Amino acid sequence: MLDPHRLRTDLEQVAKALSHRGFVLPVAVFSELEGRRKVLQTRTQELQQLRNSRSKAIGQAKASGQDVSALLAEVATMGDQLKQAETELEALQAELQGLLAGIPNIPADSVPVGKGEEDNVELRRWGSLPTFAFEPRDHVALGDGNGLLDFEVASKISGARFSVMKGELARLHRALIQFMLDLHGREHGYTEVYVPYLVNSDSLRGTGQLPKFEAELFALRDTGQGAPYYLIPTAEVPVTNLLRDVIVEAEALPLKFVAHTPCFRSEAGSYGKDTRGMIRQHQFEKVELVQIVRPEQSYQVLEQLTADAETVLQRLELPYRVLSLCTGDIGFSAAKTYDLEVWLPGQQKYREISSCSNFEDFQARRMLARWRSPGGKPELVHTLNGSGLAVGRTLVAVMENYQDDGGRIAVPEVLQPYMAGCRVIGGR
RNA sequence: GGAGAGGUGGCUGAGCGGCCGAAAGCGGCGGUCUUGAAAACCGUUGAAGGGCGACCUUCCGGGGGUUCGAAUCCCUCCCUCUCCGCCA
Repeated sequence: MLDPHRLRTDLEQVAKALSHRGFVLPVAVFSELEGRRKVLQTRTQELQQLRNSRSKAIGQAKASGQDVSALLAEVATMGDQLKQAETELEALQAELQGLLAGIPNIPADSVPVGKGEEDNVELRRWGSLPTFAFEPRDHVALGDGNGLLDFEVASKISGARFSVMKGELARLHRALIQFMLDLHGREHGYTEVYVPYLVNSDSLRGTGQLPKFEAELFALRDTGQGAPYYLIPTAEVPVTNLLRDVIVEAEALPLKFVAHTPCFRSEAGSYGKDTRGMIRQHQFEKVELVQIVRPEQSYQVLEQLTADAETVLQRLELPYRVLSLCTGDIGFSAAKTYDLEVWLPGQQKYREISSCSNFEDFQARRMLARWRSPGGKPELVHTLNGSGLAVGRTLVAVMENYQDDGGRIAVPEVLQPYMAGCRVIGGR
C-alpha cells in the first residue's frame, strides 16, 4: 500500500510514477472521494465530540443529583445523525481503502523504464554455457521413460501441471533443498523457519496477493465457519507475516529468514505456456529468503540478498544471468526486482529461477510491520525477499546442464554429500 | 469431539455503565547522586487517523447489539490455556 498522505499531497507525481509501470491511477475518482472523505470525517468527529461532551455532562449532573431530563432531550435526535454520519464515513473509507489496496508500488528511480519483458536490462552473466558433442535433451527426455519422472501418473492422480519424481531424482530434488537451506542458514546467516502452508486472507493482503490476485491462488473450501484458508503461493506470505502487527527493537534488525515450503499456484492465465515438463507446475518447492530491514539499508540488502541467491547457482556451477526488471515488468508490490535466469540447454534459453525484490515499506504498511527508530517512534520497516532458489527449476537446470550422451546426469559436487556420495544418476 | 477458564498497553496484571486511554509493578527513556557503574530517588513513557496548529477522533481479541454514555451488560465468531476422548 502506498502512503495515503503522499497520495493526498502529491497525487500528480504518484500518478506519473505509476504510469511507467502501465498503471493508470484514477486521479479524478480519487480526489473526489478524498474531498468527500475530508468533509465527512470532520463532520463525524464533530458529532462524536458533541456526544462525548453531552454524555459526560449527563454523568456529572446525575452524580450531583440534578435532573437530567433536559439534557437527555437535547441529545435525543443526535444518535441517529451520528450513526448516519458514521455509516457513511465507513462506506466511504472502505471505498478509498479498496482503491488504495489495488494500487501497485512505485518503482524505484533506478528501475529501467520499459513496457514489458523485452525491456528488462541484463546486468551480468556468470559461468560459461556448456557445450555438448550431441544434441542436448531437455529434462523431460532425460527423466521420462526411465522411471525418474512420470507426468502421466501425476495427471492421473491430480491433473495437468503436476509431476511425480521417483528414485534417485526425488532424492536429488531433496538434496537440493537441504543444500540450499544449509548454505543460507550456515554461511549466509539466515534463521531457518518452518511455517504454515495454509494462511488466512489477512496474511495475503499483507504481502499484496490480495485483493487483486485471488485468481492465482488455491483457496480451500470454506468449512462453514470463519474465513477460508488459502494455500501459500510462496513462503514469502507466511514468513513476512511473522512481522505483521509487530514493533521490533532497532537492535533486532536486520531479520533474516530462510524457509523451505511447497508453493501452490493456479497459473490462471498461463494456458498453453510451458505445458511441457516441470517448469510451470501447480505445486513446486522453493527455498525462500526474507529480510526485514531498516529503510536506509534496504537497497544495499537487495544486492546482498541477490548475491546470496546467486551463490546457489555458482556452487552448483550453473550458468546464469541477472536482469533488472523494467517498470512494466516488476510485480505489484515490488519497488525493484532482480531476476536470476539459469541456462537451460534443452530449451537453449535462460529461464527465471529466482526473483529478488525490495518492497520498501509497501508490504510493511499493509501489515503494520514496524521497528522502533532511534527517535523512539515506531516506523515502517522495509521488507525484501528472493527465491534461493525455486527447487523444481533448479532440478531441471541440473538435469539439463549435467547430462551426458547416454542420458545420464552427473550429480554436482556440492550435492554429493547429500546423496551418500552418489555421482551419477539416470540413463537407460 | 465433550467440560471448564480466560483474552486489557513492550511484558505482568487491576478495573462499581459516566471521574478509564485505562491502577500498580516490571521494562524503556530523561534526570539527581557517583571518578564510573549499580542501587536509591524524581520525572517521563501505548498505537492509529484527521488538522498548518491549539487540538480533536478512534482503539481494552474480531464483528454486531443495548444505552444519552460500554474495557465493563447482551449476542456471535476467533484465539489461548486446563481436563477428558480421539489421533500422526
